[in-house]
Amino acid sequence: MSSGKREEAQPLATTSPPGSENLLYLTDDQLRRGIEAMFFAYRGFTADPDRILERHGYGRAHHRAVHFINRQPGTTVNNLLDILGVTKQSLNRVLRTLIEDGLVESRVGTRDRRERHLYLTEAGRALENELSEAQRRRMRAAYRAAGPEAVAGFRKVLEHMMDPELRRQFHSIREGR
Amino acid sequence: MSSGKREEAQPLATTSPPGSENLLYLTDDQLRRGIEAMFFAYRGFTADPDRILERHGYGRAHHRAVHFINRQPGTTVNNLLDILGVTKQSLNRVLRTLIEDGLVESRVGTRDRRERHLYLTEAGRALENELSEAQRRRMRAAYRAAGPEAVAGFRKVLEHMMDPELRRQFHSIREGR
DNA sequence: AATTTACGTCAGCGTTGTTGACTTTCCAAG
DNA sequence: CTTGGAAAGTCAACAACGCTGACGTAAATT
Repeated sequence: MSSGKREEAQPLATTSPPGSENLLYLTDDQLRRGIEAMFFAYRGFTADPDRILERHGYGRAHHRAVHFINRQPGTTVNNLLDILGVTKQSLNRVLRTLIEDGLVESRVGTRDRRERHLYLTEAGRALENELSEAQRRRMRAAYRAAGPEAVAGFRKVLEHMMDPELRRQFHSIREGR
Repeated sequence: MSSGKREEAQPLATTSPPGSENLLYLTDDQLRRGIEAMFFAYRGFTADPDRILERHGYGRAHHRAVHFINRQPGTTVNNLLDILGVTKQSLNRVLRTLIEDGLVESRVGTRDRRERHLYLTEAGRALENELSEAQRRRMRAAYRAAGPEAVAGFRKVLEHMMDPELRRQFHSIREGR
């Protein structure tokens, strides 16, 4: 298999465009490099929080919950389920430990008393900040090193990589309430 | 987005730069948006392969193994461990099923008979292509929609997000052998 | 009054990470 | 040549965190 140079080994190849325009950045090899870059970068992206979480006895699922509760204080369980894209059983396990440990407070809704509104406690905010701080530090370094135009491009590509539904949710997250 | 409001809710805030340059893209809020974009985009990034893998009864770990074996045919288990960043026990389980199912071939090393050199079989290449094809399709669409300059920026930021060691590995992956 | 919705929980399973203990193989020092 | 250690790989058991299914309860809706 290894023999030759080109990509001939691919039987179902979709290699070069037939119209053969000058879109070098769309070759299969460039796309593969992008895929690998995404893989390695995501590892870096989660490395710092992972270390912190381990010290506290939590996992990534806890991080995600804490992050989005901080982002939308008072959010309901159902809303969080939509954002995180997991089952309620899975989320519940995580939320239960966070509530037991006093990082998250669950208040029964006033308008609709079936709903539980979630808030970070002081301790919860402290953990969130520790995690976020570490992640922002890395992000800031990457942004700074790459420069503003690169950041704009980065954000643009990421947005187009999302599923349309997730993209809506991404845009529906705002400051404050 | 979020026009007027500040980020006063953070007690331990590291918000605005003291030197107060014009680096809008480095505000904590922009960084948080970037973090969330990464989160949602990665979901999209893995969504298509996940569906395919499920049909075949595999998981993401299988995808990663198949991907990098395809990328570096004849690679050893140890080399793969470095790239994937998991324990050999974890990788071994995945490799075993792939070998049993006839997607991967493991050849004892000639120079050092402790080593196993890994190759995709015809069936393995078929699966790799199916997965890669789906992922490349999404990547291509995102690249095309964002344009060449955005792609360059995307790649630049991702590179700076990697751990230095991972970045070296990223660059050490090449075509052919 | 009946149905639907929001939430919580129990039970059980699969993937994928972990550590610990073991075999086989290689190599170098005695 | 032998021996002891390092390296590559395998087996066993456990934990985190996804999943499905079933059930219960309270509250809103029809």
